[in-house]
Amino acid sequence: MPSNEDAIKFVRSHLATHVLVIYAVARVSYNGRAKANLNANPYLIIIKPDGTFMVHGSRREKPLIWNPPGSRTYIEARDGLVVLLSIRASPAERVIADLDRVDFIGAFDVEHSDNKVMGTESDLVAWLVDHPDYIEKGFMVLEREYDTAVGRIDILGRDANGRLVVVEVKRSQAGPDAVNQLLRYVDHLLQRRGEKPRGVLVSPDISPSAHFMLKSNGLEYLKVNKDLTTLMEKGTSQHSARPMPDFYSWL
Amino acid sequence: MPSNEDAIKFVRSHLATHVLVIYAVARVSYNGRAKANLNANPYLIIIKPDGTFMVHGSRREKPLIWNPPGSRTYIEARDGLVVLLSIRASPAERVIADLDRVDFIGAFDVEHSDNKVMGTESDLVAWLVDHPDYIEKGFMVLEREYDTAVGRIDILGRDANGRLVVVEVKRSQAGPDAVNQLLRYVDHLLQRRGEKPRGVLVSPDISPSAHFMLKSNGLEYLKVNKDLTTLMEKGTSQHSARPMPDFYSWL
DNA sequence: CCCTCGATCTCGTCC
DNA sequence: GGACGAGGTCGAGGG
Repeated sequence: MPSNEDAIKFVRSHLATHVLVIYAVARVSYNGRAKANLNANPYLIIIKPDGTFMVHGSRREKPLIWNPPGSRTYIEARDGLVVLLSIRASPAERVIADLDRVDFIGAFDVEHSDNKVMGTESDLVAWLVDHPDYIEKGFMVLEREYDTAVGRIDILGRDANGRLVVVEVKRSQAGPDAVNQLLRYVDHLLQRRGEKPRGVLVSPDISPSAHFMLKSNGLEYLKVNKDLTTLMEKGTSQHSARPMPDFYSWL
Repeated sequence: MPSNEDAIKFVRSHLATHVLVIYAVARVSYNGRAKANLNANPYLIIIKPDGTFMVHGSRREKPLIWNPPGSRTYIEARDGLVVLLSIRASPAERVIADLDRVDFIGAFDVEHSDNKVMGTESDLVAWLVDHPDYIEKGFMVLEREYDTAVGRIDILGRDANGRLVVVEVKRSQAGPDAVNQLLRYVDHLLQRRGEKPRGVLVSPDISPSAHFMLKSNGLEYLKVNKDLTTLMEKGTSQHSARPMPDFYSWL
């Protein structure tokens, strides 16, 4: 167990460059858009060089308390305790962790490469634009990611009869929100162009209430094969490996 | 640096009880609802006793790759490497981490207490129900969290003139979705009761396009003081402190 | 900055 | 287990 002075020095010297992992009995408070508090208990505190501050419990993927990237972290001794402070400028948010007992501090040099995810909605839209007949025989794409006053239309096109078609795409099960979006776009185009377009929702699945809303508003549904997402691929970015296994810890 | 056998043994013996932190040069792949891959680089892998599996980089709050709670973790030697496997049953998802080089493994006994967040939408609704005059002089609450076929109405009430009022509450800036919701509820009640209700959106702020949609549909907006959220408090739960600072690591 | 919307959303809750 | 909606959503992309 490190002395307070050593701990503070160590954290300060690695804040900007390493991912810090602190295992400590702590009391943590969050004040900002909302409020939350944690009683004195052992938690895992993770601080990233981009300012991310997280207090993790033993369950769930999300931290119990956190501050997002861009926050600033401070550490100091107060009343004989080590106190961690994370401050987010806007919106004003503050996380204070009083460390009653510090059992471990590690600093890890971690890669910051982004990873490319394949099979997103954007991929599905791209695939559909390349395969318009999948939507409908004779379908012609006019616009993609078409910005309007009421939002962005995934695909705007015309059917074989020349009628305007609004296509809303979801990569997973579509819910009421998706139908609302589609309705909004159809209404907007009707107002704007004086021509009532068809509205088509494309997704691998749809919830019962969403399907009901769809039908009762004269909209259409096109089920897309779920495996479709696995057919689509993006080029993956290559990064040069920079292994820097330097780290430090107390026991 | 632990031997493969020691590392595997250690991880297996702590999987069910401790939060495991592994610092390693790894190649990681995710296959499931989407796909993603990470090149050989140093990452921080965190495994929680509830099955949560996370691969963290040096930036952002969210893991680069993960599996949610309920997944099962396996570890084994394969071709002289340590391989971590996380499997989610439904939907079928798999994370595979090939550990080219393991520099640190720590097992931490972490509290699993929940924390209560104060200042949620639910809190705001509760406060408004207790202070109906804040919404409008003479406002009377009929229902709260009122379930309908098209969604749950936050507050249903009547104004001083006896007219039905649908209130949609947002704890932060309201966007187009909130207006859509409100529209849906108003339409539904009009269909269902043959009586056109007023629709009121209550939030500390509203986006321009949402405000435009609101006005052009004859709906109303009530700005709630942002500080209101800080006035509301919930009882915080008390947990007995169970400090179990037992952990283990290799250097 | 703000606005908008997708997300392997996650998370809770209620049926 | 599915459906539904909130979230301190986060994060990206565009203006």
